[in-house]
Amino acid sequence: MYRTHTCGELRAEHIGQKIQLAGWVQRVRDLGAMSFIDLRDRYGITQLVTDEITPQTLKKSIENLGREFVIQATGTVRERSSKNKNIPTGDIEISVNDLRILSPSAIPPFTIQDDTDGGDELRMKYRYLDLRRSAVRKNLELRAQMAQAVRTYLTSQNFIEVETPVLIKSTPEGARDFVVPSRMNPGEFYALPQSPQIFKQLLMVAGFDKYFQIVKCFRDEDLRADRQPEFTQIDCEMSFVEQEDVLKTFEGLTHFVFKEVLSVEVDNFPRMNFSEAMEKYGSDKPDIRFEMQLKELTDVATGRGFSIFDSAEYIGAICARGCASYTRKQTDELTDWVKRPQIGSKGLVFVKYNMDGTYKSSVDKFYTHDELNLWAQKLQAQPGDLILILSGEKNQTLKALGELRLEMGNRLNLRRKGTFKPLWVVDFPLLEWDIESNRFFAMHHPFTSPKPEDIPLLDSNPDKVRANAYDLVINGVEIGGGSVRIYNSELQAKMFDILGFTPEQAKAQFGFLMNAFKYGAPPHAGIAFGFDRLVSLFAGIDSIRDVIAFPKNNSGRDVMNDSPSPISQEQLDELKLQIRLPE
RNA sequence: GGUGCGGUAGUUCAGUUUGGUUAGAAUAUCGGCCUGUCACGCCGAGGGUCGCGGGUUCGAGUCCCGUCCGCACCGCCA
Repeated sequence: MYRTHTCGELRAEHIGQKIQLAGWVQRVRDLGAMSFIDLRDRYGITQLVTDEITPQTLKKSIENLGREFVIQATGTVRERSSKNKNIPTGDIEISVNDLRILSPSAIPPFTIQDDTDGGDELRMKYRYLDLRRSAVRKNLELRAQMAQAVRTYLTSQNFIEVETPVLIKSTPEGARDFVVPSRMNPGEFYALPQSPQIFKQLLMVAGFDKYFQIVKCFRDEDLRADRQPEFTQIDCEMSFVEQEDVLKTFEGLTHFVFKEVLSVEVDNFPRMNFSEAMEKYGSDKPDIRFEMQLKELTDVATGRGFSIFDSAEYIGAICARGCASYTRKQTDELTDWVKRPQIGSKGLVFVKYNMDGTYKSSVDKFYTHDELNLWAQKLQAQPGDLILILSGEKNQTLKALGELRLEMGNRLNLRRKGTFKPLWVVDFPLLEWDIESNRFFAMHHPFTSPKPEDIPLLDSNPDKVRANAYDLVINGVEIGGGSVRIYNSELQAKMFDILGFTPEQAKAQFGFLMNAFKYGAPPHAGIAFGFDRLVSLFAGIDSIRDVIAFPKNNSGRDVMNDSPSPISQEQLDELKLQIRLPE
């Protein structure tokens, strides 16, 4: 037996007991005649102590202890003469009478503490040491707890968890596939799933009317703080349901997980259609923790001789509360901010609504007080506010204003952590025109059902067709998305046609799905939540890397094991593959 | 594919704007002292390919060019 207790469970009630602990040496504090050892495991820290009653031989071996040694200690629980209120075990300590080194440790490359001195890169290289830190460990504990809550809820709603294959057929739509060569079928490849989409739809055909899976998905695209090449989804599909049933069910799931894990009540799930989200927030994933909505000024700001506005397709503004006192330096800074290539605006016009009711703007010579006053009314601005105006091509300007709105939200501390505001964005466009390839792409995926009332538009105005598709957005983070699916093979064939597939291509790629639909496909709909993002939202951190045990870096590399890496010539030969790297 | 920021002691950083003596701090490590510490304290020591390559210069951590790596973002991500 290595231990009778963990390092987190001993309390005053254990005083006098003989116990045995095992763990890692967090710290040795040697005071000469006595010394203290903080012993750590994942449950906590318990203080070991040696003093005048400790055998000399034992004191000698303690001198050899270093950080992160794994030791086993036997001793008696006793009350501390000076207690530590900061840790749960702070009332007691262990008077050691035997100590054994189970495993020594090299000097760690960074300190294993909450406030580690290690940088991100080093922490990733030694991730197994980083995971010993409570800050990272707690994220994984949170993740496990959330996965458990998801399973509890969905199971209680009669969902059944089914595993789908990881080696599947490659499809050119959507993100790039990761591919896996097949040794037994030379020259042929599997793909790793970007999502279990087709399989879950087949499960509906098979009659598993409520399916879920917490599943790894793979996309070979560039990474971001919130994007990894392999990530986890809570993937779900339901039969005999309409959009409203899916939204209600997953409001229920979201409510349950928040309540169960964070003891937070989220009850209000407002709906907003896509075009409204774009007009009011300049984004398809608005952060509605704060207002600061976009207002159009095109009709009231053109025709006054200000050529930049006069030539603009769209003029829009936001109102930053209490920012009229911004200095020249601050407004210049904002101007530079919107001119960055990532935002791409040509410039920024601002109007200060002074406390005395006057206006001071960067376009004073073009507009009268009354005109500026009209703008202020449109924005419901009050004295002391700052109006920020962008103009240009409509969609680009809406997007830029949306980014500026988030930036001002950050500066004004309006995006409070610990506040959670969910929102359903609904009625997405079904199709998106791609200029490069001169064809329509499915905005969600090719199996998404158009709104029945918009089906007539499929032939005349495909770009006007709205989809039965929906996203769950929380605090401006896209947590999940889904759609009502097409279950009629004729409509599905029409969709493939609009997307530019010949019947032969459609059959080659999705024939098995369309074939399945011939044998009695129930109406069905589904949704998938990005689990990593949900966990990072709960943890209050922006990057998903620290809620993943072993994440990839910015270039898709695992710096701990240095992968990806070349494979041997023997492996290549078996796969009948040749490598030819471009110059 | 693109933009920005960064790379200096085991580690986290300062120093680079304005080139100039021996490149500093904190922390970690090692040694000494210390009976109530818990970020222990005090004294001392060791520790540097200033990412790499080239250039300018009497002289480069500092300026220029190239390159590699990291992070954030744009494109991309049905």
